[in-house]
Amino acid sequence: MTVNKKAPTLNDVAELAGVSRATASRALAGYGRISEQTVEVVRKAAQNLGYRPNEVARAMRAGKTRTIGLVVISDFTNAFFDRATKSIIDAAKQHGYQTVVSHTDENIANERQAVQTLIEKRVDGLIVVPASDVEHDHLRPSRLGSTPLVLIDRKLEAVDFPSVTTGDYQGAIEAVEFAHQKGHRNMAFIVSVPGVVEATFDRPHIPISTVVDRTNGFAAAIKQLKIKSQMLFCGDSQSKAEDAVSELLQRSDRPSILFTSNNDMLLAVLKVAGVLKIAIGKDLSVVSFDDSPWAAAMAPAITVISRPVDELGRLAVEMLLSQIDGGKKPQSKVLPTQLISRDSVATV
Amino acid sequence: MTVNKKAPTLNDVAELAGVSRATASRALAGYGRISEQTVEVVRKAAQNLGYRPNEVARAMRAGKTRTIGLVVISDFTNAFFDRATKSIIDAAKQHGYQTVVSHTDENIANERQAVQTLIEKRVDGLIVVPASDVEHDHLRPSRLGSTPLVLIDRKLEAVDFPSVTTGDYQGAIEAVEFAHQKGHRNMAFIVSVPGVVEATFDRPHIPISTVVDRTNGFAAAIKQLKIKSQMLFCGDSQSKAEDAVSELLQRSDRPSILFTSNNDMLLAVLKVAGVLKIAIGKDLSVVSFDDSPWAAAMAPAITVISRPVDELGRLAVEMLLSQIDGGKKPQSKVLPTQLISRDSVATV
DNA sequence: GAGAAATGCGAGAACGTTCTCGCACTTCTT
DNA sequence: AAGAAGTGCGAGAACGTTCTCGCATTTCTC
Repeated sequence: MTVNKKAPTLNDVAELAGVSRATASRALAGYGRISEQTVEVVRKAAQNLGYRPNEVARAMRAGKTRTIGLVVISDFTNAFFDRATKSIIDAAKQHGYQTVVSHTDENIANERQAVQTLIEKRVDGLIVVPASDVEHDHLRPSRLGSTPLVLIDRKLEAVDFPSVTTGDYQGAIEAVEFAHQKGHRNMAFIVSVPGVVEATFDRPHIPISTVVDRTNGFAAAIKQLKIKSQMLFCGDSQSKAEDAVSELLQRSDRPSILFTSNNDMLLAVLKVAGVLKIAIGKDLSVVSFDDSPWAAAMAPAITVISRPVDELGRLAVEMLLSQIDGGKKPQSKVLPTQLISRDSVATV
Repeated sequence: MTVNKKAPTLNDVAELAGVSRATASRALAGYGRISEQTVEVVRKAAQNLGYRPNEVARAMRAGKTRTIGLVVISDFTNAFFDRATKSIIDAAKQHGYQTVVSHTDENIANERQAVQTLIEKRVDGLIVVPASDVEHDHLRPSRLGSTPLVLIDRKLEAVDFPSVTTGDYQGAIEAVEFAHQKGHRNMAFIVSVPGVVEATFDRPHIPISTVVDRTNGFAAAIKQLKIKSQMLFCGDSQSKAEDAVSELLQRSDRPSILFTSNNDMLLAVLKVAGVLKIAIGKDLSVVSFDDSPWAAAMAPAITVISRPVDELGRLAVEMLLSQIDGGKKPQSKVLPTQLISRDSVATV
């Protein structure tokens, strides 16, 4: 049992092979002029020593770390960002890049610190889900230096970064129209907004462009169809959301269909409906943003506005790498949503 | 709009401050002997230039990257590993470490490559969910060099690494006993085993210690209670699992309760039950390994064997860091599971 | 067979830090 | 007042790689 005090370096390999460091480097990397024999000797030496190139030194020399940073929230209920995370990590790996992940929990201070740390780690690029559309001084070009950045899921009007987002405005419209066709004339939208403490019907400031799009789309469709509707804005507190939904569902003029802005809200609705013995898909219809395995497998299966999360992640990586390699700033992209009709919307 | 061609280095700061590089370093890091004035001057200079220390150079010099590698699978249905991932990333950050994440998708080749890459990146330590208990040559000490490693969720008998796992043997026993108390006398265990192609009642080789524990615990409890039982082993194919479960549920002597080894299988059961119009919590009882937000919110809410995933992640990080810092190998730890009784188990 | 071209390799610099020395200068001690 | 101790700082090495030069030596060309 040998204690590996030190990892062998290229110098050790060169020494064992009886050549210079430069030659050893050429032999292993296979670039410059070098004889077949020498390559073989060096390769053997490296093999014997169990030599592994030191990527840190390489990064230092090259000025590139072959690493990207991901600043994201993590959501087990939605799984949207977890799936985006996976697709980003995998796409990056495909291109020879590793990914350092940081979670913000929708907190600006965390986001600031994460970006800072990743820049110090000299990641070659950054993919960020910005927590707020008002606080983003840490994303100013002067802060980022030359590190390229791609926004996902949410765009920031004030700063000029390429982004990959989804067409949630249109998605909301389609969902409302679908419900209208099914005969629904009294709808409500349960919207999750970070920062809201007490659930309310008064529209608060919404710091997330995606949610803004959804509410605007909903409102536009409602206006067009001239039907009855409400928007209920809930915060992080699951229990308060449930209380508010419960109150809404016990009114005499309760909506026949509820849209939820994410799966957390969907779960709140499901739970309340369970308690109130309201049968989803019969007494009450539901449509949620974002698909998930359990929404599809439940009885009744939930109708959702699905978003192409894998493609979103893959595209973000490609846009980032094109900036890293080429330098030219790519065009922002908006991916279409898709309404997946299942069993949670009744015909009335 | 200035184009930041190059990030400013410590040399630039020193120059602007009119001191040597060494002094600038001392001023910013605050270690050796240095006057208050100089510190102030240097700090100002750094501020003006927007200087950010280069962690790559620092890592090179120090021989430490303040980075750990995580090799894990990602599972949106279970969310178990996604939650473990988050808790690891967050715990690491708390200790000043960043985390590079790699996904294996339960594939040994991916695992091998991920470990390799991370070692070349010179991570200070590795946390791994090993895909297989038979193939792990890439985890031999000679391959790892001096990089410490902690296993999570699954242990490997053949190699001597500290691990953090959960007491699933005991967990399975408790669940079976609970069902027995509720009057159930005919039970089945739906087990997900990577690599199995056709669902079968014949026990295949199970490459994951956690699943071995669960099946052994189940079998032991059944033997003790002397009741009727079956184990159905399913593979990756969701549809085949559903077919097998469907067949099982349509038998005349069908089990009154189904245990599922993870949430994927739970979903399969839920889906089949929905199709067959079998009411969960009444006509059929269900208990699943691993809790999730949706299992808790569904109607009926699902009874689960919950595992302390956050603690598992946090502990793994602590065990890893203690090896990185101290060098002494920590004791493996087994965390207790907890049965959370909800509405999916009927009294018969 | 002699100059030209090609080939193989080593020396050494560079990437941006940190840290050990040692030098100069100041402040103490008696 | 003179040696001792203390203080502030700069020079330079080191971490492990890659890559540019330039120098031998070999092989080609006519």
